[in-house]
Amino acid sequence: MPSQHGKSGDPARSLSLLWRTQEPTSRGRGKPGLNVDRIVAAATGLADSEGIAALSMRRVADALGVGTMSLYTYVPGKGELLDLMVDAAYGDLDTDDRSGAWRERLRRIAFANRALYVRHPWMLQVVTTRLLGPNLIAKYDHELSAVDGLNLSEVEMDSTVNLVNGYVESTVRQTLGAEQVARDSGMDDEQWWRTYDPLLAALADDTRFPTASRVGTAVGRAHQAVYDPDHEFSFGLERVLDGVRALVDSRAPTDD
Amino acid sequence: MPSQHGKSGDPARSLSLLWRTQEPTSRGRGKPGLNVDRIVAAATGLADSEGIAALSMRRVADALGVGTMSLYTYVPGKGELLDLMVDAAYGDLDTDDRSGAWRERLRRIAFANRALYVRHPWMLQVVTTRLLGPNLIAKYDHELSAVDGLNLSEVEMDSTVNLVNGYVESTVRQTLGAEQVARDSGMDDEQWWRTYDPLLAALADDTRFPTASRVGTAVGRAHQAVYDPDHEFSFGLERVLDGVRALVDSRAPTDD
DNA sequence: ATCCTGGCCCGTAGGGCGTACGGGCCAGTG
DNA sequence: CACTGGCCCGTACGCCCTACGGGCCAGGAT
Repeated sequence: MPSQHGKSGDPARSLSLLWRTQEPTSRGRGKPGLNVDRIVAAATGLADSEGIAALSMRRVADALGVGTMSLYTYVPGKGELLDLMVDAAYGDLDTDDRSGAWRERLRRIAFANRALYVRHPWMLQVVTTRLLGPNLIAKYDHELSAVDGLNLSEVEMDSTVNLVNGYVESTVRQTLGAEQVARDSGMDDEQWWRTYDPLLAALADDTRFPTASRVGTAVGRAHQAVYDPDHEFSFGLERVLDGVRALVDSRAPTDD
Repeated sequence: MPSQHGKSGDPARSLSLLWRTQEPTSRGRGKPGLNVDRIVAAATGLADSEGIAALSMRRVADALGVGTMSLYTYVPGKGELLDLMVDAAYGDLDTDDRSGAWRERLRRIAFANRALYVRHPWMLQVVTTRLLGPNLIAKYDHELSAVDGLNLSEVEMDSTVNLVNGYVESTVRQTLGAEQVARDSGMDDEQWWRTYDPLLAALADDTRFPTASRVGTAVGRAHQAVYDPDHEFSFGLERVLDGVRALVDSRAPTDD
C-alpha cells in the first residue's frame, strides 16, 4: 500500500525543474512533442481522477500517447514528478490576499488548504520536506504573514502555522480515508454498520467499552442525520484558533 | 510511492481475525508451524526496521523461513495483514490508567500515542476507518473517558479526542517524513542546507519572500542550536489543550 | 552539399510486487 | 484402511519502476 518514493535524485536537478530553469535549446530534432508541464498536468489529472495508487509512469505516458520511457527525458523519475505535481498544485492557492485580522486570515487559509486537498487528495501522500518549489515557498510566506506583527517569535510563528496546517491535513486525511474505504468496499457508512454492527456487538459487548459504545452510537446518528462536514471542520478549527488566541493574548499583554 | 491497500476483502473474515475467533482445529496435518500472531510479529519487525516500503509478502515469508504463499493460509491478503499489525500495535498502549484531570489525561494520551507512532512509523500510513479491532476500540474508549463528565455532547467528545489525536499524528508525520528524507538523501538538515541554500538563494531572492526567509532562517538556527523535539511537541500540544479548555469552560460556566 | 552532433523518443529487459490456482503431503477420523 | 481436510508452497500472470542502448532527425559546421 504505502511507502514514499525516496526520490533520492540530484536535488540541484530537482530545484532547476521546480523553478523551470532551462533555456529553450536550438539543436536537436524539431519541436519536442512533450514537456514538463504537459507531463505534470497529465499525471495530476490521473491522480485526481483515479487516485495516486493508479498513478504509474506507464499510465501517464499512455494518457499522453507516448512511450513510457519518453517521460524520463523530462523528469528524472517518479519521485521528482510527484514533487513537481505538488508544487504545481500549490500554485492554485491565492497568496496575495493579506487582508483582515490574524484569526480571519488563518481561517481563510485553513479553508483554502482544505479545498485544495479535497481537489487533489494525493497531495497528502507526498512528503514535502525539502521540497522548495516556488509555490510552496510562496504559500509558506503567505501563511506566515498572517501571524506576523503579533509579537510572536519566529519559531512561534512557524509553530502556529504548522499547527493550523496540521489540523487541516489530519481532518482531510480522515475524511478522504473514509471516502476511499467506502468506495473500495462499495458500501456507505450506513449500509456497512447495519451489516456488521451485529457481528461486532457479539464480539465487543457494550459493558466492556461503555464510553466508546455510547459516543460511537451518538456520532453515527449525528452523521446520519444533518451531517455538515463544514460545520464539523469549523468546530475543530475554532478550537485550534482559540488555542492560538491564548498565545497571542499572552504575547501582547498590555495593549489588548 | 503511496496508495493504500484497498483491502476490500470480507469484513466478517477481518473481524474474526482481529478478535481471534477460531477454535483450534483437530483434523489436518500435525501442528501448524505458522499462525497469525507469528506472521503479524514478523511483519511488524520488518516494517519497524526497514519501513513499510520494504514490507512485502515475500520478505515476511522469508523472515519466517516459509514459502510466500503459506502466509495466505492465515491471512487473506496484505491489506488485512496491515490491519492486524495496526491493531496489535495499539495493544501496547496502556488503556487502564484513568487518573487525573482531563488536561493531564489528554497530555498523557498525546505523549503515549506519539511514542507509539515513533516506535512504529508505518502505522501512520494505514487508513484505520472501519478498523474495529479490540485494541483500537479499547483505545477509543480510554481516550473518550478522559473527556467524559465535562458536560460535552457526545459529538464534542469525539471531536475533542480527534483534535488531539490529529495534532499528534500530524507532528509525528512531519518528523518522520523529515527523518526519512534525511536518511534517503544521506544528508542531515545542516549539510543539506549548507549545500543547497546558495542555489535556492539564487532562485528565490529574499525580497520576494521576506517573511518566509526571515522565519526560515530563524527556525533553522533554532533547530541547529538547542533543538528539543519534546519541547516543540509540547508547545503545540498546549495550544491545542488551551483550545479545548475554552470549550470545556464554556460548557461548565457556573461551577468553574 | 555533406557530415556531425545532440536532443528526442522508446523497445527491451531485469528485478521487484501481490496473489490466483492447483497440487502434494499427511494426521486424524470414520 | 481409505478418506478428508488443513497445511504448505511452486508456478505463473500481470502489474510496477527504470537502466541501457539504439534509431531518428534538424540544425550547425565544414
